[in-house]
Amino acid sequence: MRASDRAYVALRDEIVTWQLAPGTVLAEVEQSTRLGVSRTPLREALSRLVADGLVATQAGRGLVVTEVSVDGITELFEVRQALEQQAARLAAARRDPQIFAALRDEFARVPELLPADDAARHDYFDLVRRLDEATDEATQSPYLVQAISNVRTHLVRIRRLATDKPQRLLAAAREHAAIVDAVLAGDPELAASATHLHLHNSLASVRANAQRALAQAGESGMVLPPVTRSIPVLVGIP
Amino acid sequence: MRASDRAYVALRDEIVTWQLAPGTVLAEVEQSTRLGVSRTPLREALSRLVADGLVATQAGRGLVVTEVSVDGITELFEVRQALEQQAARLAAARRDPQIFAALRDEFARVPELLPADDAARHDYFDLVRRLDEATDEATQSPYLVQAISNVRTHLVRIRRLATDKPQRLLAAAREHAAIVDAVLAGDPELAASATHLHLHNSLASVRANAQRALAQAGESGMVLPPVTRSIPVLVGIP
DNA sequence: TTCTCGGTTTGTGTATACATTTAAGGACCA
DNA sequence: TGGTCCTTAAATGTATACACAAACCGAGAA
Repeated sequence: MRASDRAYVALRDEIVTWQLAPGTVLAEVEQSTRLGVSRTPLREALSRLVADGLVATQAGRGLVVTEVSVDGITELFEVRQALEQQAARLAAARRDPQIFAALRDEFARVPELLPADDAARHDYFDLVRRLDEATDEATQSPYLVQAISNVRTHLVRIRRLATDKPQRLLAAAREHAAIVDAVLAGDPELAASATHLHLHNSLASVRANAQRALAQAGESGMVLPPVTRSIPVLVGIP
Repeated sequence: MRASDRAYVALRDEIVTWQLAPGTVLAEVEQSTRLGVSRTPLREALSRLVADGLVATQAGRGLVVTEVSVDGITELFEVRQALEQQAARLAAARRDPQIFAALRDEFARVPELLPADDAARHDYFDLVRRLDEATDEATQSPYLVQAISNVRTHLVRIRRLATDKPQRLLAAAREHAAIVDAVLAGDPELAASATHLHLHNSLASVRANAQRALAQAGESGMVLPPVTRSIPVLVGIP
């Protein structure tokens, strides 16, 4: 594996897990010595993070980790709505019925499993991840998948601001099931509407918690819930 | 201006104007000597082009200019539809009426001017550019603007495959006027529908010409229409 | 006490040298 | 004659040195 890739993955993971808090200055020499790579590959990693929008140049202070705000989250979801509704439409028109039939069966079993332990929640998040993958695959649209993946990078960081109340998890599971049903039925507009509804509720849930979480983080130096097995790194927001 | 920026702008311009044809291999030493910068800033420029999707790593051959195909154009428009419809919705909800009233008046005068000379067409394309800018501004959504700008980079390159038949230009002007009217009226769904219609027709027009243009280019070594004053670098596709 | 000027220091931008990987060509063996 | 392996060369990946710019700090003067 290339040094620049290692540096990129390391920094991105630290940013999305809030180990590198928003506002942190990323000086080249400091980070290159810390990560054990020279400045050249580190600069490549940083430029990729800038392209991702996780890092930005701040006049005078160099490169800093970008801020997270409730308004920013709302704006992000405006893009997410557009892209994921389109993905749902295309997936409904082009999906492999077998794959989505299998996913439908799995989602049907979620409600009985979900209130259970941490492992069950982990399985659920993994199921959501596989739904995302299957949808991406079904769209057969590399440009769209690329655009969605740009958005997902930010969602991973925001993910930590959402709480997983059992009530919301169950509702999210029902919403996901509705999306799968519509895609499986081959109904593009129904799939888009189901996605619209899900993301609307998801945003409402996040907004309700993010306001408080960000305020707490601001005063207490970014104390955030530890990473548990139930929160994989790459997953949507319930 | 930094050397890496100069290299990036130079390469991007050469790619979108087809001076660097799809499939061209971009070797580091070759390009760095040609552009008069050293390998370090050139590599940064290349990595930005890879992030843009104008250049891709091809196994064994290094970095090559990405291909353009009718299917690829169609996929690009699937993303463009999603993003620009959303932009139209948000702009309709948040626009400054004065700005769009002025644009409406300008678009109203286009039909009488358009069949005229090259300068008139240039004015029209500039008007479209200003509409794009006003819409971006009105959305108040940096994430959305960023995502759209990624798509526009590719549109600039595709632009050269579209012909500007007077009939299509006039139709496009009417479609743009409909979008402006809907945004000015503050009707988000009408604005989205007008955008949907415009992009549908735009894609149909491009597809009709791109098939032939790409076939010609393939056999004759990429002979493309010269850049005239009527085709600014950054503009939508009629 | 405050403002300004100059030195110092830190950091980024660029160039270049070195290391490593990979692909192509030829030779040798089956 | 075909295939495989080895050699070689070229290109990319990495490290480091140097140059330049700007921000900070201290001292002196108003």
